[in-house]
Amino acid sequence: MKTRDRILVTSLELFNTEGEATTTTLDIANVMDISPGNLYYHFKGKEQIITELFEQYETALGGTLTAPLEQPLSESRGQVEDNWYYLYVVLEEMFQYRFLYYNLDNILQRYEGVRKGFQRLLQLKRAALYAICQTLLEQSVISAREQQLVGLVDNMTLTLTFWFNYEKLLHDRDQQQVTIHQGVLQLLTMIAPYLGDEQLAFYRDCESIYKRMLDDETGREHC
Amino acid sequence: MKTRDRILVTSLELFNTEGEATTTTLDIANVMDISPGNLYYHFKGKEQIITELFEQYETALGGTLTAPLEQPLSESRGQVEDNWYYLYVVLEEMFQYRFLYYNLDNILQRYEGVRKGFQRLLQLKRAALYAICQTLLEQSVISAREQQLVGLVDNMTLTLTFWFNYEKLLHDRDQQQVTIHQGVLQLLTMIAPYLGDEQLAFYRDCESIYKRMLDDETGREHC
DNA sequence: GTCTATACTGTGATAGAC
DNA sequence: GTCTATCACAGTATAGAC
Repeated sequence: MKTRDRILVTSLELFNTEGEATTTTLDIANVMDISPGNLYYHFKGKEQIITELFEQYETALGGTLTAPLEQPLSESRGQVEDNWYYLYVVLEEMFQYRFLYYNLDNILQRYEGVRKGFQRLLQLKRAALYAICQTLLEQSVISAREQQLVGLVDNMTLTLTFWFNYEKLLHDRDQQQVTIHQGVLQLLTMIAPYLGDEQLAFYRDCESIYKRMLDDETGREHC
Repeated sequence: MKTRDRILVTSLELFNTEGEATTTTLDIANVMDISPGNLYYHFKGKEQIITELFEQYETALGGTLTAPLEQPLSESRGQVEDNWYYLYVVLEEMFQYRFLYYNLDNILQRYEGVRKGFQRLLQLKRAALYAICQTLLEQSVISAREQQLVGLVDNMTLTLTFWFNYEKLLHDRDQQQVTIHQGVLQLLTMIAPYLGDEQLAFYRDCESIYKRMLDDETGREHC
């Protein structure tokens, strides 16, 4: 692995675990056992590292978020499960770059380009969540007015965006699987009350999948 | 006004508008036209300023949040409006110290005491929102299971906590009234789908109050 | 209480040898 | 490409005069 790439990987790791603000270029170099000068040979500075990390993030998440807009998820059975997987993937990609969310205001303040990109991603999130909600609501009998739907999507977008912050604040933990599955559960159950008759079945589906997912995880760890 | 108090006021102002991370003790002293040495005579440093500002905040918001736990809001007519006012006050107090929310992770990482206090406040928020939801739901016919209620309150707590972050990210704006009223609307409409028959009336109430509030604001400005 | 002057620290960044 | 050495600077903090 080239030093340049190792710098990116190490920076990402440190930013996520120690916080972007408290991680200095010296810390990164020390952890990698290279000299600060070497780091500065590959990158102009912290700014460039963050910018490149964000570009990686934008490419990855951007792709995932545009997928459901073109091809809606299957409308037959197992739809809840499909959506579960999808949201899991989205949150997983976000989790890999969670330092952005932990220090959002500061980063967006310093890097104009990142701010624009982040706002684009936010709109994509909205669009993806809108598509999901609409597909789910179309099948049900409920009359969710357009205005209500927009409110719901807004709400889900906010939850999706600040879920990691909330979890960290509430539980001090940094466990990927549990945090993400809980996020998915939280997001999907937000839709439930709009589903009318199918509401209870939907809740049941969500909770059984949630249980199974967490069992799978712990089961896997035991191997 | 004593210099010591002026330091607190000026710091708060700068933290809120320029960001806590980018505001230095030197900035504060410069804006106030006093010397850095003078500032350090009154406060050991930035840490102490932030700690004291947080104490102010905790006292103020803590009081507001415990109020509805002891005395539930009137159960007769105008309940939506009462809740509106209440949430407005809560958000207003939060807004005054919004720098905490913009830089949350960083601040809680640096100041252990603030973290504990902030988590206490979060639990108070949950409790207050829980009380509000319960009073509202009690009167309606809907059968919101306890589990659903907890999910809803969780959701509202998250929205309440990160509303300013969301608004800033989405609109780049920093306007108190509009931001707060929209936050209240967002919070209250989250309850609506659980209200069964009264759902539509509730929506209508919310929106009419929202419109009136904003009209009042702009009207007042014209004077 | 308030000032000026100064010292200390950590971080960002570069030059030049290997 | 990588290193050592060093600089520049901002932010924090203190000493001592007024």
